[in-house]
Amino acid sequence: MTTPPDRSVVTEAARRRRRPTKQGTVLSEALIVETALRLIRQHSAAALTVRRLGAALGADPSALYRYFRNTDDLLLAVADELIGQAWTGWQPTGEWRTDLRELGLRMHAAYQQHPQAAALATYRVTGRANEARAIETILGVLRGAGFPDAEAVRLYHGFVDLGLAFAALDAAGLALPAEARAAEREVWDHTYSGLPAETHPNIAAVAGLLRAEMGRSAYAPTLEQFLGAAEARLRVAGGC
Amino acid sequence: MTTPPDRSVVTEAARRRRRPTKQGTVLSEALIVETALRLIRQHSAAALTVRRLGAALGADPSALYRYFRNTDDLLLAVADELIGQAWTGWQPTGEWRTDLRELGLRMHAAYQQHPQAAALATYRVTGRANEARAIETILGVLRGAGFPDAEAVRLYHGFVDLGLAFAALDAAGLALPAEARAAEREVWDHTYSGLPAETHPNIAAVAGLLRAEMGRSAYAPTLEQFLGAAEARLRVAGGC
DNA sequence: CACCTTATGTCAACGCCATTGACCTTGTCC
DNA sequence: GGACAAGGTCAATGGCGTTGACATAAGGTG
Repeated sequence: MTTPPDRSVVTEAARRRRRPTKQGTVLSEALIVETALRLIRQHSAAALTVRRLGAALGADPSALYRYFRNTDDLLLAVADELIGQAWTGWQPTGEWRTDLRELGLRMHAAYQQHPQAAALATYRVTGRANEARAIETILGVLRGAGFPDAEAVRLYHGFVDLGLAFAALDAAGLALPAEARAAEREVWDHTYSGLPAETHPNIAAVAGLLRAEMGRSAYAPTLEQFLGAAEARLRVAGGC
Repeated sequence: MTTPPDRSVVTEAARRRRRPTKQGTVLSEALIVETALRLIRQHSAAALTVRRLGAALGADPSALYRYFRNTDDLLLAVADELIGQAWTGWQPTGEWRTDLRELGLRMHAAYQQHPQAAALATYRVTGRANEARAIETILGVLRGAGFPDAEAVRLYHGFVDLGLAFAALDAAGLALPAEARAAEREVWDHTYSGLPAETHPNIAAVAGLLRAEMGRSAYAPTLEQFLGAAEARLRVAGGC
């Protein structure tokens, strides 16, 4: 009756210790996160299960619990990795509007590139290294631009919320089951394309335009509005 | 070997026919949706399972499949019901800015009131009656305001996307497991409240303000920005 | 009235899921 | 060499959505 295994996050000592192989692969936190991200990209976020991830790694599913408390913990790590990937190579220009726009679009692009992974954006606080770096940088851009602290925090919050909100939406619209994507268009065509003008005159009048607009993201224009409003407030606040 | 049951959506003829009771309750699409919404409100969207819903109705879980193809179909119906509830009692004022603001805030309030149900906002096209009414109304407000069709559709799309995006975000932030809500705050405190100023000077400088801002929604101010930008474009487009 | 059809309920089973306790293996330190 | 612990496997548990087979009762038709 040995004491039950701890099954908690891998410790410092653990990392220094060697790890025996499995029938093939050598596990590590980085490899697991990487593989999870690949699985999500190739299939969908819903398709990421402990069992499948284990299989993809050539390991027993239960082995993952040596590295992550549970699947939620694992997803947090994957989300943080995604943040990190979006920011690699970025350099501040010193012009806050340019910087914020670039950062917003980068995050958005990251989620569009891995639309299947955008569902992870719903994990708002990962509490991990890449997220901390992101927060620090955005706050630095805003405070460096001359916004007073209270204003900078409000804007930080608005900026991040905007990005996360659209990411979350994209997650729903672009990602989930991959066959539901087609189904959504089909539902649209089935339901709305032929609505009679008597009952739904406005829909009938612009049905074609509506259909063309479907699936596009409103993030970029909304981000511009956000930046414009921020600049207006900066001018009022006396920065210049 | 009778032919396999159809298990498809309840037909017209079906609705006209009577339905035998169960040990207590009499099922109906409306009752099921209603009960599902109650369950979601009382617990969480994740807690809504076919089995639990069946139990709450006093029926066998499999009975639900006489009314809905699958859980996705059921959730679509619940989402549409939520739309309907948000719109009941609303009357247009004739002033498009007022109308849009009111509609946006109503939808947002609906999701905040049933934060657990906001996850359903991720179902973007329900293809049901309430959604059709909502689209028709919003388009009517915009076209009535004098926006040309193409512009009206773009604005419709931006308006709806904005609402859905923040609803989806709220779903993640406010809703999901009810114990994760507290966990998120804890992660924040644990990770960010004590970051040293040497490595993260900006976070350290405004940690208190950040903490106070947590959990607030940026929807309302963003909606105002949206309305302002729309008005500016209307003036340019020649409406007045 | 009996009878057939059909809507709508139950029951039992399938295969998938996350998670965990018990065990085994193997490298490292004393 | 022996103890320890990290990190792997295996088997089991309980929950999930879904479905096929069956049961039952209302209505329409003769």
